[in-house]
Amino acid sequence: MRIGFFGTPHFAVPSLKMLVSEGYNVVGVFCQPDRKSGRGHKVSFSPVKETAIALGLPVFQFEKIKSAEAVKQIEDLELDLMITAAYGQILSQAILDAPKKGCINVHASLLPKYRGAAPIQWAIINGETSTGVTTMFTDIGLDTGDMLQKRAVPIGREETGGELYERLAVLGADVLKDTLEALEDGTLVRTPQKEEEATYFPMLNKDMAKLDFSQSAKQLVDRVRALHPIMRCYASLNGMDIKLIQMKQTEAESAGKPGEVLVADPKKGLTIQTGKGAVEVIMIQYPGGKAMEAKASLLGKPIAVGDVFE
RNA sequence: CGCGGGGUAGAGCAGUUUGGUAGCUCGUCGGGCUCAUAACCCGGAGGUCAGGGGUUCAAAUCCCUUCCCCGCAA
Repeated sequence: MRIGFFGTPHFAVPSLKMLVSEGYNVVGVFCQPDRKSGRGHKVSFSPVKETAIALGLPVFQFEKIKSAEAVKQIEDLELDLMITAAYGQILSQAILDAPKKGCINVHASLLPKYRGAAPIQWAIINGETSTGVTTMFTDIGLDTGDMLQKRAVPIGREETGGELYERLAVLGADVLKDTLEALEDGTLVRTPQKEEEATYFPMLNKDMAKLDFSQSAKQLVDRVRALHPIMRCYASLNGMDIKLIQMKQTEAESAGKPGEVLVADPKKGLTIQTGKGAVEVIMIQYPGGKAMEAKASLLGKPIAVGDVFE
């Protein structure tokens, strides 16, 4: 069976490795073009590209996967099956029609909940206590195709988006493996998604990292851990954007307005009033500096009781 | 060559503009006080001031250079 693999970030890596180690014939790996990134604008390869090179697989990178050139390339590979996992571009019907047995996608949520590009982070932001992975036949809609297999996992109370991402990437590879076995056995069952139960959440946006202290303590803590370490949430204090990297809910010793510093003591820590309850900052990061313990930061940094994060 | 911030004791910082014996807070070690403590008092240890070169009677501080860390932007 000739398989084409479409993926770009870390999430797709375990699935690609699984395909190779299970002996599937991956004849082409498609990922997003190399982009200049990071300090100094250095060009870096995507995790999937790195993996494909290490495995000796041919890599294809198209700026527009819908272009005639890209479609022809895909058709020329005479694929039996396409597998996608966080590829990063929307596929066209012409592409989906190319492989004989269709296209299977690995999605990091329990569909039809959390359709969209960032299901892992959104699940935590919304305070979900469980999520999972769903394999599906890709259709032209956004995460709307018929579901194949699904597996749920609990979300840890303090688990970060990054940690959950890693777990679901591994789980995704495992579910994909089972899905492909069922496909070969002819036992695969297609289950249409119930539109009335569907939810959709958009791509992550930088604005999401700005904390709004009128939210509840739980919402704020969930947001900070959900976005970690992709984005570090921040709030403004005395003209500085200060990143609050890790927080936990705590008892408020006194009342204040949302964002007001209730405690700022090297021994007692840094506590901030929210719209409902209070949060204690565990890890903090100042402009130009590294992340550090909030208690340590109070030895040399000017935060006082009564200051207001906004 | 995208823009900018930073590297000083185990930790967090000041000192650099205007060169002149290395400072603060916390921790740590010892002692004291206390029913007791995250409290208080006294004392001590702990630094090649990121590395290299230069200027100078004298460099954390001025000049050149290398390395490392961080933020923004992509």
